[in-house]
Amino acid sequence: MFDRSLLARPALDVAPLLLGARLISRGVTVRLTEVEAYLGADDPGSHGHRGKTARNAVMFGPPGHLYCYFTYGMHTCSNIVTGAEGTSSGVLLRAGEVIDGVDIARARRHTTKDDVDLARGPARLTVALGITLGDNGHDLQSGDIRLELASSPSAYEAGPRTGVSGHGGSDFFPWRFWIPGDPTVSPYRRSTRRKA
DNA sequence: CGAAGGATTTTCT
DNA sequence: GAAAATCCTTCGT
Repeated sequence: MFDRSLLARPALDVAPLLLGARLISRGVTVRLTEVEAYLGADDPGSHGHRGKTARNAVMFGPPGHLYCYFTYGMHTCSNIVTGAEGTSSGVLLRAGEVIDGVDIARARRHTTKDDVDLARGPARLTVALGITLGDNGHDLQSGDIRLELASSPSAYEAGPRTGVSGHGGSDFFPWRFWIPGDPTVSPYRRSTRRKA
């Protein structure tokens, strides 16, 4: 359980709160180590930038829900909806550490050799938790998938966003947050490939 | 350890 | 018709 009003704030304020939080889904528990904020209307890289569509409608809804979308023809990514109802802000779950149900997570991702890679990456994390497109709009306060905020805030660092091509070149903001020193995060920082 | 390219379907212009 | 909030394999150093 968590305080929904905490998530009703802008994504940039909420993102640090989610670091260290736990996501419990169908036998697997993940501790979030890396997230990324999407602001919506003011954010060229956000799905909500061009207005409400059938796909992103959930992001315009109340906070504390799950927004899942399909991308690159083969992957599903998960977000936590933040901000007041009517705004399209959300936080993409970029990486996490599987702290319970490792066997189940490993079974879902049989191509993985290393346990540290089980939930390192948005699509990987989604698979490890057994989340599918059918879970779009799921309320994280009830049902199979639940969110638990950390009892105390975690230390974090912020940096530029990666993997987004629509940044226009000039305005670049540190919208990416991670827990420093965590093994599920550091490889990302070094070998991040940005599209030219 | 780091860099590069292919896979493959939904969504919006 | 083009692009996409990515992942995995293979090649090179």
